[in-house]
Amino acid sequence: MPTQTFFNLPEEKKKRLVAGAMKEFSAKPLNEASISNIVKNSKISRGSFYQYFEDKKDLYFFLIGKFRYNYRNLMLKSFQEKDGDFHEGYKLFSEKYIKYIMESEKFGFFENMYLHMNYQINQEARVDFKETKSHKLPNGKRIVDVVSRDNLKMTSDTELIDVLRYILSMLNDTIMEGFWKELSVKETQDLFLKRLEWITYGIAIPAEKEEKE
Amino acid sequence: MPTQTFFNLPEEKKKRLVAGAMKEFSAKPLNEASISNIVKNSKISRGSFYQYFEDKKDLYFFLIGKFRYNYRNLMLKSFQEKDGDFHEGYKLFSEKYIKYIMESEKFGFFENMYLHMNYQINQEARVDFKETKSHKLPNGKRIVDVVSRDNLKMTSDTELIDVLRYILSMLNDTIMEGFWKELSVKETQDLFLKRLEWITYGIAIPAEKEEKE
DNA sequence: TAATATATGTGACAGCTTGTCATAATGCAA
DNA sequence: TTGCATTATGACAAGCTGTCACATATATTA
Repeated sequence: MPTQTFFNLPEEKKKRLVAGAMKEFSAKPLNEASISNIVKNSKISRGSFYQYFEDKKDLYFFLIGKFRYNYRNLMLKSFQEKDGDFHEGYKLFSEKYIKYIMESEKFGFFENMYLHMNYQINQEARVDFKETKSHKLPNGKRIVDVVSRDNLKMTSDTELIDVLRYILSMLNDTIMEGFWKELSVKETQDLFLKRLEWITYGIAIPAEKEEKE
Repeated sequence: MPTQTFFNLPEEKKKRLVAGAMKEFSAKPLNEASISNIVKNSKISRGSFYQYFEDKKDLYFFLIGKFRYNYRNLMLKSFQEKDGDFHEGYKLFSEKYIKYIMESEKFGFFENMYLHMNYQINQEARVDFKETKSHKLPNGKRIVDVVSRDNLKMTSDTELIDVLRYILSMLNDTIMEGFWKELSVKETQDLFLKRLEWITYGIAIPAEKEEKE
């Protein structure tokens, strides 16, 4: 978490710093980016940097929080638009989500983020969000409330949340793969949809009749 | 790839170096590990290090290749033991694979590897393997040849390979999660099996009859 | 207004890192 | 022994991080 001092800063200075940091993190992944470059880019003194942020990661997580897509709202809207249908709703969500990330003017930043994101950083960043943002949607609805269970095997909230969460991580993995293989938006969307079909309908041929041997 | 000079080294020196490196990489992830520590641990001069390896990553990938489980053989054996049954075969494979990694005496090394592995490193390492090892199994059989398609929707080799590959990455993701949440071997196995069921049988309730609207 | 307290800005610095390079030591063939 | 290729070495430049004593600005009070 940046310090209060940082948030108190005049807008102009804050912007300069964010821009200088985005420049560095768009060119290099977290490990290779240097504070030295960021303070040079932003024309602030090294000492000041450490008055705003604990370290490089602190700033990085702040930027991720600032620019990451607010997927919850999009997910909610998508499921509502498809009358709670799991497969159609997730499909709609994923198409927009992938498009947003891969066509963003912050492409370099996201690319480095995805290619160098690992489980630990992912989780550390999440903890960060928990502290700063409420997990409730603006209208108070939870995502599990807008997904119809009529044609799903999952009955309990917990089970459904497990599935939704897992599929979100699958989506992010697919985006990673897209960046790595330099796939187009369309190709990445299709790759995800294929996997979504696997998990929705299964890869096994369902037994048509009860058959005893 | 380590240089020929490294491979020519007397066994004792090679072992010292590998041990010194494992000590460092078990205590710290790749980014935090330092060559300075490794050469101190191994009692070799800094100059020599650079005569054996291009950089830190070069050594790291060598170690991964050296100690990583040879999953292909285990996978083949598992499918064969279950008469090619996809679900049962993968289940057997995953249980042994998870157990091997999480109960290894190289726990620290694997833990750091999984928690800090990202897509880019993963792929870079893979390219490394391609150069050094053949992708064929010892007896010449390919994995797709020992998986029965009788009860799978996949017909072509390509499709089946896609599925098998995806599930392997799901397995590795689950192991990551296991390390992060400090799950037991059993809990990690169960988490994976739950996901394997999702993908095998689908999460949607299959339509019983053909219904036109 | 002046005096004091609080908040913010600064760059030199110690201590660490990496990769290189001139030089020294060793092995081996003639 | 001599000569050549291979291997070993640590000092070094150049870079990085995080800190700290000090300078400056802003707010508060007498």
